[in-house]
Amino acid sequence: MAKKELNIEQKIKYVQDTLFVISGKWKLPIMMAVNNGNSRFRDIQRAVPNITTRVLSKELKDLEENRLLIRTVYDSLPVTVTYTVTPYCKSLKPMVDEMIKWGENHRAELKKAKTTTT
Amino acid sequence: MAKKELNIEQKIKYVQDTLFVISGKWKLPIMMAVNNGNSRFRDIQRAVPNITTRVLSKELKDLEENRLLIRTVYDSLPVTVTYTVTPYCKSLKPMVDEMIKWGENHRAELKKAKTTTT
DNA sequence: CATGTTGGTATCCTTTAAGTAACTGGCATC
DNA sequence: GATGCCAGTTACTTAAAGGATACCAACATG
Repeated sequence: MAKKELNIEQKIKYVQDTLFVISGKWKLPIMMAVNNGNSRFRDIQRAVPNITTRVLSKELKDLEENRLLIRTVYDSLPVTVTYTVTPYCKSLKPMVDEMIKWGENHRAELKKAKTTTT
Repeated sequence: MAKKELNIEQKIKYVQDTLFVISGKWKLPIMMAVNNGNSRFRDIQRAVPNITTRVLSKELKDLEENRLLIRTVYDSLPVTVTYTVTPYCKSLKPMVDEMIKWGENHRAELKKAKTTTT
């Protein structure tokens, strides 16, 4: 089967859909932290620099609603709550990897720009 | 040479850097439209559905400052202004391609979710 | 019995993104 | 001479994101 060729309007639409889900400072960092093995609320908070409890709490709910994370409550004493990534969340990996690459390169570009005195 | 292995904090930092540059509804769509051959202000506006002149104007300035677009003024009568993407802008392509793919798949996921009655 | 940890809420506030609408000057067309 | 195109600008408003701080119950540790 041949690759579908999308036109520019469709591409823009899909990119905007993606942006709608991942945009903002925190969603991807949170998913990365959870994926990296941080499953408890306070662990995630420690893994994501500078996030406040209020924002983390809100974002976790958002991500759960979007089926990107799963929240599990264990009725141990005291109750423990864990967050894990869904397979769907893992489907973001190729994109995130590209973002890491680009961000890394971007830092280098900024340095170059400074010294080059455009 | 071996791949550098980045730790989670570094990865998060780079992703946040990238998000800082591309976040928001409009920057990527604008770059995609320009890259697709729309170089005049009104052409870009027509190619990016629902964007207003005010927002387009602001975003174009932002993108120019970040070396992602080049603005050229021709002193013809009346003056014409064109925008073109920089090579640096083109370096975003792998990431954007992944975003298109993910957005396309996401629509399908949402449909599935509706019918599956979780 | 004071302090710390856990998983959060509740309030309040500031900042940023984005939208609405009107308007500009210069030229070209009807 | 009214209308329209081009490339925007200006002023105002609203909505959303994010941040600061305090607090809660339940337990555990010193």
